Amino acid sequence: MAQTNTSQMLKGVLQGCLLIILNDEPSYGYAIMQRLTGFGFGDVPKGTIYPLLLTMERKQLIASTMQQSPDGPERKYYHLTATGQAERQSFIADWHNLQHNVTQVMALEDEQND
Amino acid sequence: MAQTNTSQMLKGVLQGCLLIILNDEPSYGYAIMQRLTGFGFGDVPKGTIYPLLLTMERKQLIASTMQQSPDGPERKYYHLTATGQAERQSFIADWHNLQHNVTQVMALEDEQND
DNA sequence: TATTCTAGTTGGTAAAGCATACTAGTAGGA
DNA sequence: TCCTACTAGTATGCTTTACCAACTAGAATA
Repeated sequence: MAQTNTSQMLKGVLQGCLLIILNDEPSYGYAIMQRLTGFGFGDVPKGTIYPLLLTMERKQLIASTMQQSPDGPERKYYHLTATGQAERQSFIADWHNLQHNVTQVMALEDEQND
Repeated sequence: MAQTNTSQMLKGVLQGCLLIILNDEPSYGYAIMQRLTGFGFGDVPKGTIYPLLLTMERKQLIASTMQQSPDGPERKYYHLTATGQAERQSFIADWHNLQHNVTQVMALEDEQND
């Protein structure tokens, strides 16, 4: 990914995606990064995902518990709080709204024939 | 609109939308704001749209010509440059890509039944 | 012991939306 | 004539957020 055009469009969206992913299943930073890659987001750098998780924890959207790892240091497993649940639903609504608006603008592209 | 959640998600998207709108028809700041409102984006503040247009002009994505107005000061009409055309197509591709990825994440919401 | 992989933290930068304040032209009412 | 309101745009600074770079640390292996 890195300093592309898309990285600006990610703003706000990334946090929302983390809320959905962690709602599906509690997880830790390293694994979340790989999961995002699997969803089509290039290789989201750790300098993006770890600080974002910290910020979200401070905002009390998510909470964490430390757990042993079979191969390395302890892992910080995050799960959604009640506030996080609400924020997640709010994000879904906001995304659908944005998607709708942009789609309308994009429609200008297709009516070039008149 | 103002300091909501959506204002972060607008980043990068707004410029792309302006490129599409100005490609459809050259226009000026004030009218563009009203057109965006019509597309569902709340009332995009002038503190957002005017500086953005200036930045895009400096990046040479758009160019301008002054024209008389029937009711007020002169209007600055913007139109796309060749660079702007390329950037517009690049935005469309990036948006489709982002849309696809987020849709995949959102799919986690619907498989909660198992 | 040194290296490598895993896991996370801290500090700083750049981009972009937004608010605020300012400059100006036109028009209408007191 | 003066004041207000509407239109149109510029300049400056704030805040949020993705990203980078540098650092700390545990566990495993050579």
